[in-house]
Amino acid sequence: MSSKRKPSMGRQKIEIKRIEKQNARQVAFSKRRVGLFKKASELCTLCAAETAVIVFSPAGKSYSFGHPSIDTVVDRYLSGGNYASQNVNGIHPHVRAHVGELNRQYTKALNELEAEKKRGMELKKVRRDSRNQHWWEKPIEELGLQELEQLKAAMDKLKVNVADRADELLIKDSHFMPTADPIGTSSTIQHGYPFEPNPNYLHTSVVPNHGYGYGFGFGRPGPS
Amino acid sequence: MSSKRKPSMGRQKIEIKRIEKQNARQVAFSKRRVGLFKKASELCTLCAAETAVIVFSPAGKSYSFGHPSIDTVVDRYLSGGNYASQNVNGIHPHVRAHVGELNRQYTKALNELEAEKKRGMELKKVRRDSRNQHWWEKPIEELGLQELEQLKAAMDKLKVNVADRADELLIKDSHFMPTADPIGTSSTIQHGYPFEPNPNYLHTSVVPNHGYGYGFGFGRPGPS
DNA sequence: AGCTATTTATAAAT
DNA sequence: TATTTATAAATAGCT
Repeated sequence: MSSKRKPSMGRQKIEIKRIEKQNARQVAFSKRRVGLFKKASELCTLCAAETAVIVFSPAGKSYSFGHPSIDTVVDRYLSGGNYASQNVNGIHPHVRAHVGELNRQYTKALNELEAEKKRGMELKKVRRDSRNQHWWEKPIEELGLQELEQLKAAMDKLKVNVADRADELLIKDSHFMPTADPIGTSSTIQHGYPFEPNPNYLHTSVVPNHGYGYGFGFGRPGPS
Repeated sequence: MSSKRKPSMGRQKIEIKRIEKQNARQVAFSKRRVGLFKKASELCTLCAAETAVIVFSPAGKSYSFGHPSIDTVVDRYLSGGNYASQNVNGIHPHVRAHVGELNRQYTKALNELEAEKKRGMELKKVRRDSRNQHWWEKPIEELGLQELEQLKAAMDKLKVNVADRADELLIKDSHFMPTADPIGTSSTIQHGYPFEPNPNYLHTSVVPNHGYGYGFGFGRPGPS
């Protein structure tokens, strides 16, 4: 044997930031993707949990793992935590659930804002004293055409501001964002059986294509 | 106290099979769920990948992580691995696109509110700004409680518009019945780009419920 | 695809 | 649920 040992540097600590070297990034992606799926499968087996993991490589290929199956878990997620939904009237439950969820979350956000508002009751006095400057607080039926137009313009700008601000936050400040919400009850829960830690727990698929963009979204609800 | 030290056995090797002890299983679930999300987020950050992870505890609670957002990734998955999808699940891509857009705007607004709330009410700033009739033209971070009230009003309308628009779109393609309602609980974790490995990225919820059944399944490949 | 040297993730116990 | 400890696992840098 050669006298040389194995001067491997061994694993080195790395910063969790985008790996710039294209090649290294691809290698890391492959290794970690496998590791992630393995962790997911172990979670399912050890804890009788249902899990779905979907990964799109920067090149656009998709890889996924799911137990009992990706679609089972995704459907459950989209339908609010239960298995109930079924295609109705030609509209896939995914879409219906999605829209329903939008309304639900909007409502929730509104309720939270409501709470925020209450903390500032005292400000109402201020507003009362300057009601002329706040015509937009009056019921819409009382607003004149011109005012309505102003309101519309104001809202348009507001939306832009919100969007811009959101983009800003997403791009800089981003980090995990907790989201909570409703709950549910529901149907059945399935559990996969104990299985071997062998490597056939994952499924891959190849899909060219890609796309980017960042944004946030909220998660799902519980049951029905 | 006692001179006893902590002769911890340290980590022991375990078999990857269902943990029978209810308590130990719950503990393992919590720890591993966090570990799984962390791995997923690292994959996203390090490799510029898009990932979604959905987990249902045996008790029925749902937890999720997604970057750029769960819905973004799930939609991409459901649409065949790309963002320009085709007719999926019987829903015209145009409708899907609109719903997706609604979700995006909606989500942005929600995130903004969340951030705003976290930052705390800035009552003083509100007073100062109350004299400004064009608060909506300013960057959102400068909005105060009063302005948020206006925002709420605007969002109220937006909400209606969103709901109506969504129904309109869906109904156009079939008979759709918006359903929102009950409650559900779940938690979602979103990951924006670089993020800290801090523990406050997750949220939990409580939901009774359970059920069993076994089965295994794999996910589906990215089409085309 | 393999091979370590290390960094991480965690099973146990508190 | 949060810490701490001792180990089992995952994996970065190389070949």
